[in-house]
Amino acid sequence: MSKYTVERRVHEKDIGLPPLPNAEKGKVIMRFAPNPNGPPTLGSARGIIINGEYCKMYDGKYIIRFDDTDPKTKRPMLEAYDWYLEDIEWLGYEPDEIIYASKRIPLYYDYAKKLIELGKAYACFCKKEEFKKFRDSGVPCPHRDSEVEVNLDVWEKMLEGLYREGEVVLRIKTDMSHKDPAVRDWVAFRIIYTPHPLVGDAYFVYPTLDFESAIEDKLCQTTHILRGKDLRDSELRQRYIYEYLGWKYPITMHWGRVNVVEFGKLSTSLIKKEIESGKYNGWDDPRLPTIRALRRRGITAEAIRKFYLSLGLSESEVNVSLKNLFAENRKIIDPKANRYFFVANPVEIEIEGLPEERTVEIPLNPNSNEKRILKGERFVYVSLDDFERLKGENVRLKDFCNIILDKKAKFVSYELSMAKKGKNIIHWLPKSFTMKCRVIGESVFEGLVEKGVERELGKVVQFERFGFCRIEKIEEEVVAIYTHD
RNA sequence: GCUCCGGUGGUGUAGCCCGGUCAAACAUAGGGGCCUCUCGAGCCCCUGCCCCGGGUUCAAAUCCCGGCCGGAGCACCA
Repeated sequence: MSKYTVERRVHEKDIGLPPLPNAEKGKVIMRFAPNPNGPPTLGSARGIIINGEYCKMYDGKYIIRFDDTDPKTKRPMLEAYDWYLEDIEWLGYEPDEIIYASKRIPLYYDYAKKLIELGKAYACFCKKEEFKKFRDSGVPCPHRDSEVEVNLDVWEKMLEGLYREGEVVLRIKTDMSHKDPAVRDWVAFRIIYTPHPLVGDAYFVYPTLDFESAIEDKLCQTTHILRGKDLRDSELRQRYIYEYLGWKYPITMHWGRVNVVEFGKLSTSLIKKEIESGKYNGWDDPRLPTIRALRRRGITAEAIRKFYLSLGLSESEVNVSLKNLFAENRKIIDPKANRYFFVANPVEIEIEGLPEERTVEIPLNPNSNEKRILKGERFVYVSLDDFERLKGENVRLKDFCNIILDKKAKFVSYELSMAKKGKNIIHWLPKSFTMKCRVIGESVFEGLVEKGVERELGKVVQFERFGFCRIEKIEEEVVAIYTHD
């Protein structure tokens, strides 16, 4: 496996991820911890890729942990668990372990009890708004000083279901005068009677993310936590637990907020709403920034990977354009994508004076010797755009002949030299060799395509002078998803 | 309001910790040229940046202070 080491080194240099602090080869343990309340998005991909890449780089252990401990406000979707696993694999990473927090709830109860016994956690009956006042003013609430026995008793009763939702919570004792209000006596457990999509009504006392995550990171012996800046304060909160239990907190790094200009601020819950309202046709609607939508469009995993590696671990918040992703993708697909003629909004023309029908051979791809064959015949289609723009002018039907463009076009010659180099060369289709084709992008294009695309099902091709598209369906008509130009 | 974190060409990233080699590099975008029977690719050239103000220093993108701007946290969300 020494070859592997060499490859990695080259790889590392290539992508330029900085070395991880305190990382030892073979001893790194990292995790990506999503809540599966929808499929992974372009945003989730950053966590998947950065963590996954470092694990590869250091021969580390990669854990996927579903932080699914709120069946109500951030309700997980049953299908989304597998969607995550699928997309992670598609992006090129193999998890070494998969953890479902909702299946490990009793584990968290043990630590809760321990913390109560240590006097570091207490049952609090304050209403939300009441506690907010205490927190904002830095004053301890009346329950903070309850005896350990009382807290234990209330905790037991919570677990027995003797309280209503919202009546009582378990808080971690931190420091009510901590200068950052966000860390003051935070909630570790609350009561939720809504059944959980994965574990049903097995539990109704659920840990908050901060508690669950703190415990899990210890149990999994996570060495490095890499996540978005939005979870920065989690560290401050969780460190209290680590201190009380005598644990060592992992090394953390945080990246800034990513705003993809073309998508704006589309949260998973907002997308869900817009799918329900019918604005989008599903989670893989090509207009959406989900990984499955991008895949359907023909964006490669490699492009997404490079896109995020180029962002690195900067803590500044960024406004990036999809153009960068597309540029990466184009570099990858361009050498491989076969070329075809797609004529949008076809206009039929007749070439008057055509001396003979000719078979024209066109390279399938600029870098290959393989050819596709079109018949140069009297009746052909050109796109409405070209027709209107160039009507009356001398144009060349690419690889076929020169004509004066019109409904009744005049044949000029076959000579390439007659065409102005690089100018007025348009694509076309013989009337006898077409299939209907619909291209779905920002808008829908109806047109005709070469019959030869039949061999490209599932692949990304380039419709010359139009753009890259992924051939999704071939039935009576071809359905293609627009990738980018 | 309180707390934390950022601010390098149009957009990102590197450099900042350990001041000089940075009159600042790379990518992308934009402009121009070459090549090509694609509005794609490739090749070449060009445009363009250290938020502001003080301070420390022989020397500051880099250290200190103060502003300004942006973002995040302050949920019984993750």
